[in-house]
Amino acid sequence: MKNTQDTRPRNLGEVEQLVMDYVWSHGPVSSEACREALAARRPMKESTIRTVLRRLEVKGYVAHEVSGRTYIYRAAEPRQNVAVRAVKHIIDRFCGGSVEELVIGMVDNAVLDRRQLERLTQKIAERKTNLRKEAKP
Amino acid sequence: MKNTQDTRPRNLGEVEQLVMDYVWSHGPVSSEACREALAARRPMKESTIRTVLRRLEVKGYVAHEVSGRTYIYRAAEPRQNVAVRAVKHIIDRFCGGSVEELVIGMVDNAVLDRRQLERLTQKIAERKTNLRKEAKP
DNA sequence: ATTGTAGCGCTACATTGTGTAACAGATAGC
DNA sequence: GCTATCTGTTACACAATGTAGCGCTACAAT
Repeated sequence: MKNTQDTRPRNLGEVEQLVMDYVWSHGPVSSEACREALAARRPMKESTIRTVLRRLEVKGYVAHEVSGRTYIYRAAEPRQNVAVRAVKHIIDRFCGGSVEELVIGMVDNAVLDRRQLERLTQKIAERKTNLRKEAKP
Repeated sequence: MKNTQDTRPRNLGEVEQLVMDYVWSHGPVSSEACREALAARRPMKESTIRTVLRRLEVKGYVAHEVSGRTYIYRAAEPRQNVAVRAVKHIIDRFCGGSVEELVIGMVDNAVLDRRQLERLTQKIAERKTNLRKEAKP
């Protein structure tokens, strides 16, 4: 079957990112609502925001449903999923798939500090338990 | 001081990525050597590969030294550092800086399986010890 | 010294992605 | 039917990227 999602996780442009952030934060929105909300940070004409949203839909970031004659856009995926996919992509490209190496690198580069590491280790431990339970090989 | 590195971690294009992969894998190379090495996968004229390398240098991915009248390009940073920066960027953009959430997401999305988690936990433990020793406030 | 040649800088051009937006067609309420 | 809203379509400018030609310079061979 053909991938709906483009294999190439295109990066979002500045405005696209802005819009996505809003859609992710606040639930489903109309283009107008979105425009008004972002007006302070980024004034846009009506057509502009709509174009952006339509493009985001093509890219698979949002989906819309029709309410009356208005399009209501909602995020197609939660923020986190996108983040994970992006990271996965990076891992494949740069680390030959080795997650450990990446995390080690993050530790060495002080992206992860000791406090974070501790909480992380703990959370991972929890998840490990869960995984063990669900035992899904 | 002013950042040499552009704050915006531009994505590499297809060819740029290809070239970087080669430079990262094999050490320092001349443009010609690089061109020949990639010729099978991607035939390029001499000027083309040189333009790519020059742009990569502007972006800070490679640096060159002069050997005779030939430019020898080497990676400015190891692959891993770039990966880490990229991930850091993603974390900032999508996760509000929370690394834990991201990793949890990776676990949930089966990007990380149990085996990896175990090795990861272990490696992290080692690093934690190191960090403790070096105690760098 | 003259000339060939390898390698570099500069410039160019087509394609694509993104930001921005106008204009036209449809539709619901007055 | 008229008007205010929405949407679909189309356009255009600007930057990034892939691709490459041209000309200049320095070293090598004759």
